[in-house]
Amino acid sequence: MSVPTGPAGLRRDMQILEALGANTNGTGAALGVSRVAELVGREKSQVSRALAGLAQEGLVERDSDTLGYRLGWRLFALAARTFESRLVSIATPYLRAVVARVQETTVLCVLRGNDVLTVASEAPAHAFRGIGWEGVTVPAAATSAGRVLVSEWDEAAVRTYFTPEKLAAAGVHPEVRTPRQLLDELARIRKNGYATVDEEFELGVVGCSAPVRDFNGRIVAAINIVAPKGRLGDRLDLAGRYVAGAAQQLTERLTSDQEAAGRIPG
Amino acid sequence: MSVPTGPAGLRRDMQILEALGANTNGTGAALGVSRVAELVGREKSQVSRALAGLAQEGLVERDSDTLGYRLGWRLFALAARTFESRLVSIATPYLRAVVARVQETTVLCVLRGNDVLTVASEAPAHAFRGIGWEGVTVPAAATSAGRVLVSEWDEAAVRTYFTPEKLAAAGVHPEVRTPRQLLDELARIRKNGYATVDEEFELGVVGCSAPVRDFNGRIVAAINIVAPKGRLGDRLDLAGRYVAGAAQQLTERLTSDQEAAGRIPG
DNA sequence: AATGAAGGTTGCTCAAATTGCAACTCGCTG
DNA sequence: CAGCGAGTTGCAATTTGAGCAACCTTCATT
Repeated sequence: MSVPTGPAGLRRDMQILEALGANTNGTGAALGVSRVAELVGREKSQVSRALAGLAQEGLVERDSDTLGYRLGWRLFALAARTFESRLVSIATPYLRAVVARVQETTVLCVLRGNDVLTVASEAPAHAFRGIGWEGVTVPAAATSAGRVLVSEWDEAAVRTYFTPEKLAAAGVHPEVRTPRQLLDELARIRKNGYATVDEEFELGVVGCSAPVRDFNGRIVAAINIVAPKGRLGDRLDLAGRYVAGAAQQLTERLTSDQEAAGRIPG
Repeated sequence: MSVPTGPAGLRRDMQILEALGANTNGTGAALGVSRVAELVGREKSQVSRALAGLAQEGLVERDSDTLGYRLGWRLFALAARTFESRLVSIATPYLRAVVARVQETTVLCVLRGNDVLTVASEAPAHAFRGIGWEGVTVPAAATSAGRVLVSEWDEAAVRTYFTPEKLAAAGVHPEVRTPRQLLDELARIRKNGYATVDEEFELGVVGCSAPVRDFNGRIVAAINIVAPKGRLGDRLDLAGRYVAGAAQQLTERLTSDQEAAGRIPG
């Protein structure tokens, strides 16, 4: 392997946490040692000890009845200090405003590890409120949010990351299949200030997104409306303009904050 | 040391994450290697390597301009799968209902590692919306939420944990100073279904809290109203009864969910 | 342009932690 | 009560991390 692999203990722990996260989803479910060992493909003794250590740090919690483990509160407490978390708390009112106006599910996305991570979502009144958060979705190219997030990458970066094979594999619709087409689409997004997507990621689903920027003007997130084609299809550009406005407002809020932070002495 | 200390690498990593979290608060701030090394009291070479590993896993992120580190998106993604996170997303509407009615800041707390962790907060309209989340506060005895959360511990556990010294140290007001007094107060809480506290944790601040339970009937969280004495002082018991109602509703919502989850086969 | 300090990374050796296996403990079940 | 699944623990070989010193960069100063 030429890829640097990092500390072994940490990797093991992350695999374990990831396995717990993927199979536990905040519900009552909990995984036993053997189960986890299977999932990560390691000795159960090793996993037993690793989990004991993680539990001591509060990264996982053990149900004393079941002996099962789940993710722990420490993660929650640490996550509250991430940039993403700050973004969520600031952005929520803006997302709600969009929902109030458009009456469709609105989410906030960021680009992490070249995938699109949903960090917050607001749904109109009666929609089932699940764990709105998170979920690493398709590799950027197939959603309007993803395209917005890469819309200011330079051409070389786009071509490097979005190989023709990747593009062909990602979408279900033929509109954007080559790097050239993608680059043209990105140019259009830059020009319009928002992106729309019609049935590309998923049949029957349309969406539009607009960029949120930090005080450097860099795109740090995208606000994204997702809706059934039947409901939003014919006013998609209208929604696009609206979402661009909301994203602009959020950008202003965000940058005024960061300027303020910059002014603090020491 | 007789206390088991756990894996060394993990402890180091947690210290680093904790240091970053405490000094970075989701803002643009970022800490350099030397700074972190100072904060955790370790060799900078060690910290440099540890941070590199953490960065590779996405637990921290590096600002390529500053070379500074901050907490990373991976934490956010993992945290979304914790019980606490699920609690937040379910509880938020109930908290908002309380805010709408009482017009005071309302928070949701859980007991973790014998401290009270705030997992969600909602403030009335114009209050400054900071990072409402988290923050390990006083050791349980000094707030109404803390007392609610331990209100069904058995006497032995209470006496073991709340030594007279701890009690004397925690509060600023003389009402509850001995284990006996605390136990009486806990009995009162059980009887009333809510707790009130008048200027004990902080002068000029009053509060009331009520327990939220899981499907086993165990107390898993507390809804807590905190307000200036001048504004809420004379209707504290009224607010207490109201918050107890809200907590009850949340409990019902929570347990109906968990029953549903229990029914899922496999 | 030279100097030097601050901040960060890398190489290297020795001490310390982890691995993997096997043995062992529980709690159940037929 | 034998056998099984699940989890924990002891131990020797091996891998990993700690600490130190050297080394790069960058940036401010003279």
